[in-house]
Amino acid sequence: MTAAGRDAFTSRIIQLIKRIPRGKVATYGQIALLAGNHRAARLVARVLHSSSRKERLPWHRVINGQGKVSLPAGGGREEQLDLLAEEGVTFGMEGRLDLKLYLWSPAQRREE
DNA sequence: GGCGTGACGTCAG
DNA sequence: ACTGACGCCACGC
Repeated sequence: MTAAGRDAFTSRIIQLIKRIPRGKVATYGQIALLAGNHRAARLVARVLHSSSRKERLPWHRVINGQGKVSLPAGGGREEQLDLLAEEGVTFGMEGRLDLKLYLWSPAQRREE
């Protein structure tokens, strides 16, 4: 068995993202925290983006801790907003959503 | 196969 | 309240 520790971290991130229910969102920091490293938010972004293209993850359900989409305009931002809008997630006029309403919690993984 | 970078976040001042 | 520096380490070139 080859190394598992670091690979597990990446796999865990992917699994967590797959567990995000429709109509909810998660933050990088949250996933990083659930993965075991609250400072690995950047790795989440890194792995997510890389794996999303391979694993077809719901990358659009992952946003930053500010409740906003991290992508710049023209870089897929509107695409993500559109995907979330179809799930019932609406953003405020500041391009921000209410994390209190849409933020996913691991305790909900048995419910929607 | 090495180096810089980065869909972010936390900590300190 | 805001600014700046640091950390995390997998991925792409």
